[in-house]
Amino acid sequence: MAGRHVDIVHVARRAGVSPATVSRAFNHPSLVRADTRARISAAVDELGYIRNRAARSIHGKRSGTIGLVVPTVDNAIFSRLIQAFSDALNRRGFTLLLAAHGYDLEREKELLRSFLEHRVDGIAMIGLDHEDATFALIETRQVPAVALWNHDGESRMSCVGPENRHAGYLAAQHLADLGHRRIGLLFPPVRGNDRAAARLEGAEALLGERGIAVPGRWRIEAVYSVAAAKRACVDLIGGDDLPTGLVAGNDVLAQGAVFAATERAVGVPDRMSVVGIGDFSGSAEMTPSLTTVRLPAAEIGAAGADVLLELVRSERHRPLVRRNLPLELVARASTAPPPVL
Amino acid sequence: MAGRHVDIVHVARRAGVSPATVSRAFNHPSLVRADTRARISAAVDELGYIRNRAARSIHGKRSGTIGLVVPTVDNAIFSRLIQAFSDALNRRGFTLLLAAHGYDLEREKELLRSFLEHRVDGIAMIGLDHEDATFALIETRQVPAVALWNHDGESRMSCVGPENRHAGYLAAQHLADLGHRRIGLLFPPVRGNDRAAARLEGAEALLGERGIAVPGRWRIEAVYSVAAAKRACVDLIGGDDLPTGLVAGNDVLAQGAVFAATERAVGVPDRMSVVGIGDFSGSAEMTPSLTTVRLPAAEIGAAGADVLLELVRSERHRPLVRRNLPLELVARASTAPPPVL
DNA sequence: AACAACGATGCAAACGTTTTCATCGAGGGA
DNA sequence: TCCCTCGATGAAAACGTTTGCATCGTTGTT
Repeated sequence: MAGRHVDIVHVARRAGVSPATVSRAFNHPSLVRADTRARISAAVDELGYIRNRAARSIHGKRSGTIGLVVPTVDNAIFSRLIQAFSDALNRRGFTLLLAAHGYDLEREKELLRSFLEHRVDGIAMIGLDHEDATFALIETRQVPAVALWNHDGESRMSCVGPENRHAGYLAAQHLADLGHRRIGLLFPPVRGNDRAAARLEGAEALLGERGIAVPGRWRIEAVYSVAAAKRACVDLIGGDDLPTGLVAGNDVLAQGAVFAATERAVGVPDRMSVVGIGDFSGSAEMTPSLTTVRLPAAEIGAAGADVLLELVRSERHRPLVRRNLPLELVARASTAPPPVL
Repeated sequence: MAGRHVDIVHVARRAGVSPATVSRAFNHPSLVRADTRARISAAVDELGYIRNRAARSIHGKRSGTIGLVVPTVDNAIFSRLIQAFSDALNRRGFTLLLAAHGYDLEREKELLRSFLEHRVDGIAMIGLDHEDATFALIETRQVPAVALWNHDGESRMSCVGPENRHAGYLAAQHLADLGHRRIGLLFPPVRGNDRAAARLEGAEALLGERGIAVPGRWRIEAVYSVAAAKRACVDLIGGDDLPTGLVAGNDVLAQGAVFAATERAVGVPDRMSVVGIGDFSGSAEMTPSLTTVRLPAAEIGAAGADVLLELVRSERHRPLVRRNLPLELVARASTAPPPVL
């Protein structure tokens, strides 16, 4: 019933065995006779003993922790990924260390360092764009690592995710296929955010192929928030020189654009079509429901955990694993052919 | 340049001092001469040494980790709290261990156990309703702990949050004050969720005071998702026996209700007013903008971290701290007086 | 000049666990 | 009966740190 400072020695005394046997009962039960095991188990319960993983990991054993560094937790789509990642980890008996760097890659390196101090068994990060020092840290420590949310066949580290470039391409393609030629781009700042940069690049590639030019006044930047996106769009939508279609870098921005348009009585999709990227929760339910490119957030989290734990397991040989997850355009009510003049 | 397995002994050799001095240079710099410190620092850089916190915490030192158990990460409002909590922790040099129990309090206990194996310096959990075994674990281990998201003057453990009961009360009061008498309730399942239970109780208390009865057909249950809420509301809204006002247990449910109404051409607020609880991101920007009771998620996270770290610091005396954070009704466009008959 | 006090550092024990090696007793084959 | 093997357990070293105590050289005081 004590509880506070019981260690393996107390348990051993209580069970009338040596500490070594108690340790074995936990780690290699088959080496301990069943009735001895039972006595140990009883002693553990009576004393309220809880194993000390710090003391274990000192022997080069796994710490049983995995570190995940994200730009921000407060974001519909990352939180879905985190949830799936965390669940997959817990199922396998690992514990999640989480930190957010706020799109500051210098900070990301510091957080990684702190994870390494805790001797995490593996590291997951969002995106493939990191400081050289970050890559160096991972390589010299030889800690298993995986980049989530991005796929790139040439990547410096293992990665699990879709082609963000392709997501931008698909979104723009959808509008172009509907007949739009006057198209605007609403994107977040791309600095320190290779996902957004790749999407923008993909959208521009498609528009280039189709010979569509986007004038500067139809290129809008807004930070990640419905409110900011809505604000950023009022100018665009207030004027009468309106694009007929808008590609948004993610669904939050797209939602802001739709809300701004609705408020100004600019019909979506009658006068302007809007396509997002992400398929966040709520995008299907809003009015009009949002056309978007579905990003498989939960799959990325689950598959990312699988890949990472596989790397952790493989003692010796640590290959680079790259997993490309499929994207899908989900056509809903926010897009339609452009209005006839 | 090695990197892989450098320990404090290697650093000591390289710097020409004893391991004890290296340790002191880290933990009590004032005890080490400046030029010795410089040599050690150089050796650390050259060898790429990273301190081993597991080995530190074996001496009863802090592990530098704080555990946070939430029902789910994938939830606009918790993710804001997590973000704020994590930032506050990082600022003070602590690392966050995060786990989600999916509204299963049995599972919560297991996750707590696993955190204790990792010897977290403190524990934060959502809500005040936990298994007896959970409380027992915290009490016998004497680990600093705080409940977030709820305030209760009688609570068994320290807590930081608003009165959820009051949130429900305020929401219902707003509708009643506008003149509504025909009021519906859209709430999540309350099992294992004392926040939702308290809000429902508060709403019913106000309605009782005003002599308003809510018939069973206007009591709707929906799990936490816009889609589920929307589905749950179509029956209610399809019929012609409609309440004039609806209190939703949180903004996600409220958004679902508004979307359902809009789709069925039931004007909000002309034919039905909707009030939510939470003030999630997006609630202000949707059309119509949502009237809601603002829950200070970021403040809870930040204040919760402060309170917990304070408890961690106070070696000996560990008082019960209860912090009540204020609520505020934010009147927007989704509520109005009931239609005149 | 002798001594106290102090600052800087080293030595070695300690932390809680795991693991290697040794020991002991039982059972089996000759 | 003797020897070998095997299963169960214990003793002790090891892991990477921190820290109490000891040591040593300086400086200041009388």
